[in-house]
Amino acid sequence: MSKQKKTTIKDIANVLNITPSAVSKALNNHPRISQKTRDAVIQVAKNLNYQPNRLASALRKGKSNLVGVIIPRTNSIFFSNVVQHMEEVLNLSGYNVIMTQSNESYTKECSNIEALLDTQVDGIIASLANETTNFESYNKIINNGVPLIMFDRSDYEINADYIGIDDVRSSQLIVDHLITQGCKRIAHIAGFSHTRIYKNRIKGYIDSLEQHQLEINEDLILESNLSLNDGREKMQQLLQLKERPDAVYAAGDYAALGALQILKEHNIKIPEEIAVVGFSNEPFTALTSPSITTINQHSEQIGKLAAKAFIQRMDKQNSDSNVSNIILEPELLIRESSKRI
Amino acid sequence: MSKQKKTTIKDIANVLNITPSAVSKALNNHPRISQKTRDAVIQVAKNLNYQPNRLASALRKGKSNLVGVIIPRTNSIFFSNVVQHMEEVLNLSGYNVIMTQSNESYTKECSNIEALLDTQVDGIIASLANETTNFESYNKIINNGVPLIMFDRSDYEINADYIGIDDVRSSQLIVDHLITQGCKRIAHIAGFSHTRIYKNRIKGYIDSLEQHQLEINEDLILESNLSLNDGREKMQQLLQLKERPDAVYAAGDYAALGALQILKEHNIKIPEEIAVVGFSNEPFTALTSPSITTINQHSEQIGKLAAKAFIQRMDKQNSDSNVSNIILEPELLIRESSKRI
DNA sequence: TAGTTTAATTCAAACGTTTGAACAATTTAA
DNA sequence: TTAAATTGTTCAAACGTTTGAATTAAACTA
Repeated sequence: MSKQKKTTIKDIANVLNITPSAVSKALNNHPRISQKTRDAVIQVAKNLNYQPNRLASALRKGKSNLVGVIIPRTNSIFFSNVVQHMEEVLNLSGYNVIMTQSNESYTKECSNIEALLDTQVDGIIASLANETTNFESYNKIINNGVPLIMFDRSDYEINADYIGIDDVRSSQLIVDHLITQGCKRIAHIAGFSHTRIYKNRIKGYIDSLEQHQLEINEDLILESNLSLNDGREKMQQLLQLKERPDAVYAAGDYAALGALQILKEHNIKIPEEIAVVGFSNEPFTALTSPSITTINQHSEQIGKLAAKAFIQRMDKQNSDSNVSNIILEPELLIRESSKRI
Repeated sequence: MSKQKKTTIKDIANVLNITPSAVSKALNNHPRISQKTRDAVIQVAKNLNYQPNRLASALRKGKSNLVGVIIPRTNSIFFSNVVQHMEEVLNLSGYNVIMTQSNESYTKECSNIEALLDTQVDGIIASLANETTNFESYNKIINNGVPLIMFDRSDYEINADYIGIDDVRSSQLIVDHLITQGCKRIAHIAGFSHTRIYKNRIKGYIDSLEQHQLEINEDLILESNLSLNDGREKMQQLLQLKERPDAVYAAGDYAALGALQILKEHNIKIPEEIAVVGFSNEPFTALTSPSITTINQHSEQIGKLAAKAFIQRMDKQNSDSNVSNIILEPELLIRESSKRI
């Protein structure tokens, strides 16, 4: 049962007494093939259950119709949504997706890139691992002539198209909102400042404070890997300050949740005593009590736009050179954890 | 910059004045190639930054080193963990993973299978979409001679290797535990009974009740798609019964969370008045208050075992025929939502 | 009717590997 | 010294497509 060999265009050609090249052209709607043979070929192909061999086609055409995707991890609703919608758009254009995870690890990321290039993908769509500070392998992609699209996490040193939200603006939205709610001492559990998006979030945080003539207090800014546990630790730290903050803005939802847990364990009222804001709109943020105010990063749009950016690059391999940046407007989702009035 | 053509074994051959076939053999550690040429080839390959063209190799060898994975969705920690560990093992054996999501949709699943076969994957590892009740396309995979491994969700009609946990046993663990906690009227928000795993969970639930000589009450068994919202609805329904249950076992964590929310909204004490148990160990189950008792499905193990099962099938294409079933022991994680004593 | 277009197909090479058979050169056995 | 075995390499075909050029057949001009 299992060892039947696949039918090829040659088989079809034999049946119809024409050449394989005629069959190929018929199947690819070549204009110089008569309707009669075209129909016949399609009929026979169906009868013989013909499945084109994409490898052969890819080899000959120098195009695999595969696009590699590198995301830091799948267990984040943001990334998994992005991929889902990316796939949707790419499939429509005949591309399949090879999805890989870096697990936030630099070495895993490098080996993923290696593997994808090795597999002759037509392009790569990626978001940086947290660990990554060296971008050689990304520039290698570009130098290999393989289109590269970055989303969410990227860096100025990577000369590729980019799609993401405005992180500076996100922080401003958050801090403005907190100030409106009457908060005066706003702490920030920040991501690693070597990462562009987190640097921008810090910038937005500072900008907004300055704009409202509030003091910038270094003690209130803590860098974190934004995990649940680290969120807990950083919140503990903040509680030990002589002057407690009256609001905490964590650059990630898991860290925000950690902070929330600590506050609840200390019976501190949220948001009355301390307000909490997260980032990314993970599903659980709507489900905790109190529910957590957070930022919607428009994952569907980012996924779709990244896919489209890739397709565009493929269509006009010629006039590349200057990359495009698409920056989306963030959306603040105000929930119980910060609603004082 | 971008239009440099790739170096091939032919280029290497030219440099060393040997034939491409010698180069190929050198690179593949063919025993009949001298150490001298082998070293020289490797050196030149490095110098010219040679990257083997896997498409060509795949075409010639009839093996793409790609394995297709179909999961219902990535935004479930269970599935994303499974894939992560699957990838790990497969990468070690030189395989790359093409990951696709069915989004629980039957048609999407079919088109994924189509696309994967089309891409000449060497095998497929899959878990059924909730919607799927027709397994033709899966049997088509097998009939095409492509190894198929199923995990978690499968069906008796699919004649493939299977890795999953013992669902009957899981339910028994849960119900036994609830009974130990003093519960007498245990409701079950069940998955669709046309799906094997959910059928088994229902069976385990009933078995355990019978074993303890407790009445099986049809009103207490509700089929659900196990989404958060449906969990809420089914819980509402249960609360309207003349005799309320004193425990609810939902076959999925999101549904359990929905139930939890409703109970909290009605100020019903958990677990004192009604205990709650979920299934899958989604991260949020540990984070809600009260935290939710649930089942650990051993995602890492399932991922690794599925990958290994595939590799084994590839190694001995010969003596296949009889499929293997690996059933893992579930682990009950007892948390606040069911701990009465 | 010969000459020119146009349409439909075939030819042949190419994509970059791999692989068994063939060959030559060297070594070993008898 | 000759035959046989071993070693290292080349040859040539193959994997299944695609594609521009060449060929043939048919249809139209003048």
